[in-house]
Amino acid sequence: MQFKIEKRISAKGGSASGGKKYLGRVGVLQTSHGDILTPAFVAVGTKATVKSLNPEQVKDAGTQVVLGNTYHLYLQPGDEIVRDAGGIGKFMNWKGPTMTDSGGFQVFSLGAAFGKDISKLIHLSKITDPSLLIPERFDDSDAPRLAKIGQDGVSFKSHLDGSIHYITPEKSIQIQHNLGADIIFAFDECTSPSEDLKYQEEALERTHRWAQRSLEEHQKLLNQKQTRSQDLLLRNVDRSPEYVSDFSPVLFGIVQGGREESLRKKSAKIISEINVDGKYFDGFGIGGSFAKEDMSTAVKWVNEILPEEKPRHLLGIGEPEDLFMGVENGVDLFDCVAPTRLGRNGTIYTKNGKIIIMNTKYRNDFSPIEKDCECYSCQNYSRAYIAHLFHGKEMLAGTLASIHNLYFIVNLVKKIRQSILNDNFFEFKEEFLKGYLRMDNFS
RNA sequence: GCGUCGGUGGUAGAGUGGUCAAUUACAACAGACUGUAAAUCUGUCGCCUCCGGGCUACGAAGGUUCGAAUCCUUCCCGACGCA
Repeated sequence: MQFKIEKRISAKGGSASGGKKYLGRVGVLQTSHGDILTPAFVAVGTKATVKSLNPEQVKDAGTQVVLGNTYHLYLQPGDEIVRDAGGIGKFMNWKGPTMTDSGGFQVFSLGAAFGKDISKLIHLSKITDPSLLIPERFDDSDAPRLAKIGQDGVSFKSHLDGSIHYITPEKSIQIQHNLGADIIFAFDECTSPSEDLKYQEEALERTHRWAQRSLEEHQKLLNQKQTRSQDLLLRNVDRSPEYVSDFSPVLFGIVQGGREESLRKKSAKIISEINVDGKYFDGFGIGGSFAKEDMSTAVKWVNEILPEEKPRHLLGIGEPEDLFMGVENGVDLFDCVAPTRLGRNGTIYTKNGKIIIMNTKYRNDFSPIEKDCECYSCQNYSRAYIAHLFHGKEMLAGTLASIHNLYFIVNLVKKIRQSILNDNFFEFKEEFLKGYLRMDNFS
């Protein structure tokens, strides 16, 4: 993998304004399955499918990369099946670059966040009310959890059949090597912003230890692969060109640290310095479950410290205003379930804000979602038709809405990229957000 | 014509003397969703309200009762059976 930075954000009118340094940049990330022009939005395909879309639709939306999930694919169909299929890309018929998340987020979503209204927790995360703090992590008297964290790894109770699985950093990396994506992530612990500082510190140390172990396992597997392939070469054995082991994934470390400046900075430093015999992480993920107002500072703290020549992925983030914030603060890659989840649930992005397509006023609105949108849905269908499909619970509803939403977000990031190349990032941001954040009054 | 069973809020369908403005489901209306246990979830859903409550309601009209969607009488309507 190679990452080339082509241009950085400059202030209006080039470098005239006092040489202020911006973190944002435009780059190209080369993978075994093609180049990714960054900043880029990665489509989430948790179970080796971008929900409700086929790969052609994903591609036509402008998507460059798809992100699968280690935990989900390990449980179903099993990572060995995916490996034997030729890797996640081949398995799901996605020919472009792929990534897999490590399962670290499931430590959070099936653990601390399980059964809780996390959005509420997050929004209340000023941490003034002690009752909002998650009290004892390890007691099971409380609400049932599907994940429990130990020093060595995390035990999960499968949400599919109740079976118990223990995932360690080594295991996560092994699974990800089997899944065969181009970019994989270290196994981390994503904490809730409502955890207290003491817990955040513990979790962070754990994430750092796990990062080291992830990298060690990754290097070990790469070495084994290399030895094996040299061996095959010596013995003159034909290798299937499609066999997954022809591709070597690159590993991104994950920075955590919650909302604490000191922890975030510490994490960025430690993660960027972790190495195994001089081999470092190839890039970085910025993880966490953020309160909206904490996000930009956290990203900035981290990206000021991470080595700038390596790519950074802001995990799980993807509302339009967040994308501008991320790019401005030096993020190269984003992924988010929002376009597809919102789409399936009937919320659709427009330049003038999100609309809920089932609302009465759209039932006889025969205009497209957006008049000047080039996506398949807008080129061929009306709001009234899509509203009708949702009311009728037709499968195509979620598909058409997801196509538009994915196109909208992927192309927004492309436009942001172009604005940096055109030296008008800040103008574009202001113009876009002026329309988008005015959440009413559209036709 | 006789008999039997039934008529409940937008729909289906519970309830069969008080705890019923009436279970539930669907529809409708509004909202939420940020590394996907999500084609999911939440709220509202007779009218009015100073959110304490007030008013009108279970085919219609009478009646019994302290009290009726629930019991009685008559009428109207529907299904089925017998003529």
